[in-house]
Amino acid sequence: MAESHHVLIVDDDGETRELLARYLGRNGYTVSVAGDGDEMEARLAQDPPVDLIVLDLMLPGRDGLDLTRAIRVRSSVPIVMLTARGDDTDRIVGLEIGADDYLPKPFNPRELLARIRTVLRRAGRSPDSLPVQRNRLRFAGWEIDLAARDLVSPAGVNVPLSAGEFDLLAALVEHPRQVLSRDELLDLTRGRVAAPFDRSVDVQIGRLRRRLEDDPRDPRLIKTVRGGGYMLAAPVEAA
Amino acid sequence: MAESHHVLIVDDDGETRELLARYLGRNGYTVSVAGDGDEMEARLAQDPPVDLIVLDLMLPGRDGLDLTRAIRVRSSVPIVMLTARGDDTDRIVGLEIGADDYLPKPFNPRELLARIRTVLRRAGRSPDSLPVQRNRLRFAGWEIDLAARDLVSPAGVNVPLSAGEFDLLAALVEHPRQVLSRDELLDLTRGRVAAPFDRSVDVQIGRLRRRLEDDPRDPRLIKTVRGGGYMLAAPVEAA
DNA sequence: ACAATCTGTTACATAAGGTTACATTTATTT
DNA sequence: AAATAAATGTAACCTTATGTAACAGATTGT
Repeated sequence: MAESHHVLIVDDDGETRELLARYLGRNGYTVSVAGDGDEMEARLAQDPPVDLIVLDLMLPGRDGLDLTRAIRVRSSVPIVMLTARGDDTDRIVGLEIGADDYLPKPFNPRELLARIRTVLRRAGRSPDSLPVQRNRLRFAGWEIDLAARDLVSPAGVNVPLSAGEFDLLAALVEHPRQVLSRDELLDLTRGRVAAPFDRSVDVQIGRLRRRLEDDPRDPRLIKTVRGGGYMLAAPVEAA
Repeated sequence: MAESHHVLIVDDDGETRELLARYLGRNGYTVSVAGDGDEMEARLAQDPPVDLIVLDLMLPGRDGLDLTRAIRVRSSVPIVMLTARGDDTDRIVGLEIGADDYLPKPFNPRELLARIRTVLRRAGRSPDSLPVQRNRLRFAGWEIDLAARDLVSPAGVNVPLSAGEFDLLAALVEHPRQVLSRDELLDLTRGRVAAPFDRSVDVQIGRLRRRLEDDPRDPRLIKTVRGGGYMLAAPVEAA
């Protein structure tokens, strides 16, 4: 894989910051974070150099537009601006003063990833980092190819999974014999945090079990840890 | 990326000129500016040659239509015309006398970028279509020649694809095992951004699957990632 | 001019994923 | 041990995303 790009996230909300940092990190980027303009400036002055900035429009003190203008005085580093939905004016102003793209909130982290890739590609910084061409793992007789997104049963049959089921299984397989909380699983699979009475993970786990377990009532592969979360019980090895 | 294209911006408003110059510059173009017809003529007479002209319709002295006619007498350089919104007549006249596209003001710079890319590609000067003699790749038994634009099935038969289908497949093959959003695919294949309820990518993917997949209902090669986009599941290697 | 092809749009069917409600299980308290 | 509380399992429902047939305008070839 080519050398990873360095992305700087500037947002005053710590949770958003952490979430994006983890999400982008998982997807091959080196990530730094800053909570305001001063932290951003400090980070920009350091090594390694920043390849792209994700900048929240609404910030305490100097806002995103101010900061963009300030950056543009001395640098052409690509900027992706996060804006409140429906505020076309700000978006256009943002682009005019030098942002390279914008993304209305709330957004899907995947979408941000796509924009970042596009902007970096257009900026011609370096060729797209090559995706992992091969990433196969084996557990309890099953074989999963994380790159091709398919799953083969011990009997050798290809088992179709929905996108959500696959993501969930991938998260478990990448952390074998480790209890993952619902929050962690949501973060790993959807890049979001849990809502108050969020049961979506439980339901998806149920659906996954129906496809993987001989007897979904007595799960051997995906175990429940009461008060903790779920875990993949089998050991995982490279295939 | 190949050598950058040279774009000439002709607008009497200095601020707009600067904004566009910076924006296009950031996005990989070499930019010159002119404030009126005379400056434009002067610039066209110089080196390096201009690959595309962004021309404001409303100009003091000779207007955009006049200038377009004058340019067309001796050159077929692509022209993108900027017009006031709602003036259909002018747009149509502009296109008739030789502009390649128009953009109503006020516009989003990103949109202008997309138009420029499309027009350049159409004009056959885009880096994408530059002199690659041979560029063959292999995936899942298939062989595709991006330069000759043909595709050979695992059985050795040449499979005819329409231009759009080929472009789409080429985009997927050039980013193997990477989820590409509908937006990215549109950008890569058509150089445009998605309209609100744009389903054209989905439809083309469907058509492509009918030609490549054994069972289009259970796609192994071109996978759907819900909420994400599509991806080529097979690894790709040079042939 | 006509036919054939291509491509985007529309409309509708299907599928996925989330939310909710309630059943069931497990833990805690009395 | 029974009662209570809390966590988990899951069916049913609803919203949204995707698949695709049918259509229409545009383009290309004859």
